[in-house]
Amino acid sequence: MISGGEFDPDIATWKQLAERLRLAIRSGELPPGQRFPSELSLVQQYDLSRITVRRALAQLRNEGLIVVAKSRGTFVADQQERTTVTLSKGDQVQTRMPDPEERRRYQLNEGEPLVLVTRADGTTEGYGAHRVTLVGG
Amino acid sequence: MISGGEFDPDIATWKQLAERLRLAIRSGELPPGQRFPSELSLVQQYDLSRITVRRALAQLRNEGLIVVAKSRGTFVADQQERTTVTLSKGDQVQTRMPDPEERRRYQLNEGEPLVLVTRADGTTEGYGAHRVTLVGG
DNA sequence: CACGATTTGTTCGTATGTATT
DNA sequence: GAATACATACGAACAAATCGT
Repeated sequence: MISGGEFDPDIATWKQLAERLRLAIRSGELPPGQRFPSELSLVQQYDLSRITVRRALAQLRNEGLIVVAKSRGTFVADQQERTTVTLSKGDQVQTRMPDPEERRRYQLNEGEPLVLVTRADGTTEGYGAHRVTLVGG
Repeated sequence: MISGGEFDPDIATWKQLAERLRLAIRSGELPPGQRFPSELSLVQQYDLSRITVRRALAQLRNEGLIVVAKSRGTFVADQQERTTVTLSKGDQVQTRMPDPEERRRYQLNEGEPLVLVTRADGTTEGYGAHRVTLVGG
């Protein structure tokens, strides 16, 4: 049920909704892997437009807190599965949102930032930001 | 004038528009610092709704290619100087879009991914993804 | 297998607010 | 004050993919 209450008219509604849902996830009220409320149910529960709801969900998706699957639904992200990438001397990393070609090449989720590793030997590797942890070494 | 032509109905229009604008920036047709076409002018030029135009601009902003200044306009991003951060043994890095509090704390631009560095001693540092390069060492 | 219900993706229109020029 | 420009938010519609019956 996530909890209700009115929205502060001085703050964008989608930001407030995102914050409530974010807290519900972090508190464990919505456990990883669990089905997330559908857009329609959130629209009805909070009496908001779908635009506003989708804006909030897009934010949580970008934060890696939820995973959205077209026609299947939305789910709380499983934070456990991260690849560890070791950064050695001479390696460089830059991060940004990918363009469509990079999204295909590195199989990134919608809204997922790209982590681009350029090794000392000139080769490059790309990772989805929500699936990788960089470590020095 | 960026160049025109029709849109492929099989691909989301906002993605195609983003791609055209992206190429215009990368080719140098729209130099860094230069005023970017306003939302309205893009709406008129391509005969699209404002929603579609805004979706494309949001994508470019997330990629760090443009900077949107509220009520002032949109501009091609400057090649910003990147801070070099060295990652030593025991340091860890995770990247994602920030929540609002992280955006304030680390002074991130709208749509800019967060690079969170956790040092071996437990301290943390945050950087805007468009302004930092990580290096191993 | 077929069909309808569900759910997310995209797109249009319209309106109001706020900040800058 | 007027014009410009971005932010937010409402409604509506259709497409596409999935799922249960």
